[in-house]
Amino acid sequence: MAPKRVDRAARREDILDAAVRVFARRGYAATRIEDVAAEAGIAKGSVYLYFEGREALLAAGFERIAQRSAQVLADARSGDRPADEALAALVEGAVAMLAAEPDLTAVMLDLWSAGGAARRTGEAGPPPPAFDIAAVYREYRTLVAELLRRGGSEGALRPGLGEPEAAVVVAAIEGCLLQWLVDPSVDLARLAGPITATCLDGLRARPVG
Amino acid sequence: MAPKRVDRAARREDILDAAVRVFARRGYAATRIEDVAAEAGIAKGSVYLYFEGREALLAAGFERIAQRSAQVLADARSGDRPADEALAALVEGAVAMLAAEPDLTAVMLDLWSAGGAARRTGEAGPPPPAFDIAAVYREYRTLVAELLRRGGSEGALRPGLGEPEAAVVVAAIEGCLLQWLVDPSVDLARLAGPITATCLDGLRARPVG
Amino acid sequence: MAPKRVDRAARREDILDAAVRVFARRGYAATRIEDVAAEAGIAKGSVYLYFEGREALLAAGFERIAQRSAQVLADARSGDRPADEALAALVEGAVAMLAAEPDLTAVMLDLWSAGGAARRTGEAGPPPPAFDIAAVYREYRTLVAELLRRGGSEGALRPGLGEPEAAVVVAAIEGCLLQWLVDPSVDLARLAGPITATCLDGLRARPVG
Amino acid sequence: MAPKRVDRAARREDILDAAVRVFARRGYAATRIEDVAAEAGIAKGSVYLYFEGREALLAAGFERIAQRSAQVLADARSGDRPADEALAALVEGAVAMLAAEPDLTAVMLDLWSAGGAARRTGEAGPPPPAFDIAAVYREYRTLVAELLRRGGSEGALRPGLGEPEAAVVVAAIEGCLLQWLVDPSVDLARLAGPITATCLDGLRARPVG
DNA sequence: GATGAATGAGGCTTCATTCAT
DNA sequence: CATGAATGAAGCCTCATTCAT
Repeated sequence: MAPKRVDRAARREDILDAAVRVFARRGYAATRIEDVAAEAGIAKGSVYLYFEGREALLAAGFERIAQRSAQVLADARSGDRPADEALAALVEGAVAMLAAEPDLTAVMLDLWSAGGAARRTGEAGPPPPAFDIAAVYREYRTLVAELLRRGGSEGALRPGLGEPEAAVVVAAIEGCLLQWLVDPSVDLARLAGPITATCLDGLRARPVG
Repeated sequence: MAPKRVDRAARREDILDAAVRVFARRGYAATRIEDVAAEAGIAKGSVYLYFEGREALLAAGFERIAQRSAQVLADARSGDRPADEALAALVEGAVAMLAAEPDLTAVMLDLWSAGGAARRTGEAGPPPPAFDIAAVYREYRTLVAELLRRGGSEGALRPGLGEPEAAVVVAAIEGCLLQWLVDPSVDLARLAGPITATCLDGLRARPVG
Repeated sequence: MAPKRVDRAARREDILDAAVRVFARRGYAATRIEDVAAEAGIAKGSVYLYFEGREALLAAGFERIAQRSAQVLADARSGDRPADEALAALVEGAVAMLAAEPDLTAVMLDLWSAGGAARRTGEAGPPPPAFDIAAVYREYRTLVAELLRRGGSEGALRPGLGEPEAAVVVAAIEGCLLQWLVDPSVDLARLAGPITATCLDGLRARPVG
Repeated sequence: MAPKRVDRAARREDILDAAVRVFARRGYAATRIEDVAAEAGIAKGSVYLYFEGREALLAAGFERIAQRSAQVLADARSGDRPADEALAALVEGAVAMLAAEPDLTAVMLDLWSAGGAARRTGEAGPPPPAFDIAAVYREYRTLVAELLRRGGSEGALRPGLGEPEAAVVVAAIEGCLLQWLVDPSVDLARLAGPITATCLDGLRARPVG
């Protein structure tokens, strides 16, 4: 029916794979279309047969990340666990997903930068990018806040928790991600446990109970 | 005989101020030297009298941030508080510092991106930038880990805490910073409390004690 | 699938032709890449598809001259003439070659200047250019000195001639070239005879023999 | 009467000295006004108190050379020698003058280049420089041709010599100069003898007479 | 006069994008 | 579809010249 459709989509993915690899290596700003083409083993002009332009590659990278995020969120919602366990699962899922695809994750650095620049549209700057990382974190916070509130009413978590604490949990994940991205000596994969433990049980010594 | 007197250092600061404002508004990648000059109210070429080039402006921004960071760390070390209090003070100090200078802080986005790109210098890329954001986080983690260990031996904090937990604490700060930078609806200044509370006491309900 | 076919070498030559014309007209220092592009009938940026940059054009011009020189030297070596005849043939060959391509020859002015400036690299100047005009004259002198010595042993030329006299012969050629380049009223093509006559037989009246 | 006049002229000379040194070292094209000022030990702007602009420095260099040339020509004219001796004296004088001031002489390279570029004023190029090196060689040739003709009528030189041979003699000088400028291994000072010997008596063996 | 900070035109080079083959 | 040569807008940086002190 549409025999070429499959090829076309696959080729698009190949190019995006290549782009993600190069972005991870050199950063988006320093990556030329030609670099992506070379990495993908095709000609420069061919990239434009599959992507609108340079920024579309970054946007596509964002889409991939957004998909993975959505999956993580969906996984965390599924299952019928107590809130604290769901929270731990969410943290683990997110960290595992991020650590599993280091190149794709590295693109986050550029997305933050590009997205942040679009933040304040005061003067006549370039049009804001077609992706909204803020929304991703918003969704995370929303789910976490939901879990926190649920956990509060169920008794597993403190009562009164909400958005601020949700932001902190999300921050713990993203902050570890950031340190990992910026410093190879930080091992993200091993931080899921400490994140969960710290956020759930805190660092303070407990009265012997 | 009567050389024109100009306070070079002050002028340099003025230009850097301008650069930081523009970087915060448009992002480093989208900022042209001319934008900085315009913001500073001088001619394009004059920027080069005080800075080597575009990247030197970013590096100078980094220096400012590094200075602020060093100050925060120094403040946290001073004082003779118990570890948990020192930790809370560190978080508060860092958040206050960051929130106090939103433009400067926004430059972090670009520093992460630029610094991250330099991370993996496999192929023949441009020479890595002259700043090392990783070192900043390393210092934070080192201090926090120190406090955690001290707190452990003093009994105020759990025993056995170390680098991983330090990374989580630093992550909580930087992750909140990130969410703030990327999403204006997040209010960093109000997150210092939740960060401290969450990290120190956790989110789980305590057995009535 | 159907890659556009372009004879890169030929296109490169075309651009070099254009560059040589413009260099001859305005001088290297006053020639902008855009001038070359306009002369070649292409866009500014296209020049960079074939040449590294401005100086590469000059270096390519040097290569052309060096090739012509090598040909002249080879021609002079071939043939089995007495030394004095070979010398005359060399002079004629060199002058004919130079006069035949006035534009290319005019580039010598810039090569002398550029090459001379590179001579004394005491302080931190830019790296010396990739061409060595001195070598060209060295080769000429070497061949001429060879002929002079051969002519001496054969009896056609004075005995004891060597490098200094070779330098004078080469100088006679290059000096005429210089005057021609600097003053259009000097006709290089007609100076081959006087050069040969003067150098071989001198200007002094001979005792009637 | 004009106490400052002397100082002013002396200062001007100092700056020109400095300029000549730098031109010799880096070439005119690569020399910035600031380089000259630094070499002279004054401020950039002060150069403009003594020279119209950058090109005026080169023109002043030309003037110096023209003066030296005029002196050489005058010396050669004075004295009441036979033509062949006068010719030898001219060559020696010219070579001695050039070899005595290597830096000033090195500027010739740039003068040739700049003067040559002005040669062909076809399109809308920059206005031709305010100096005319062609004229210098013209004067040399004129004097030499005069001597040749005189020598011819006096019997010391061949009859029928004229402008072409004059060009060759001048070429022998300037060509040696060129080789020296371009190749430090050529020793100009020692070439005066060979130039004279070659041009006057030729290279060919004489019939025993 | 002297200074050197400031200016801004000018030229180099890069690279996203187009398009003829 | 694929290619890669060509384009030209954009931005960096230099430096001759000016001018307020």
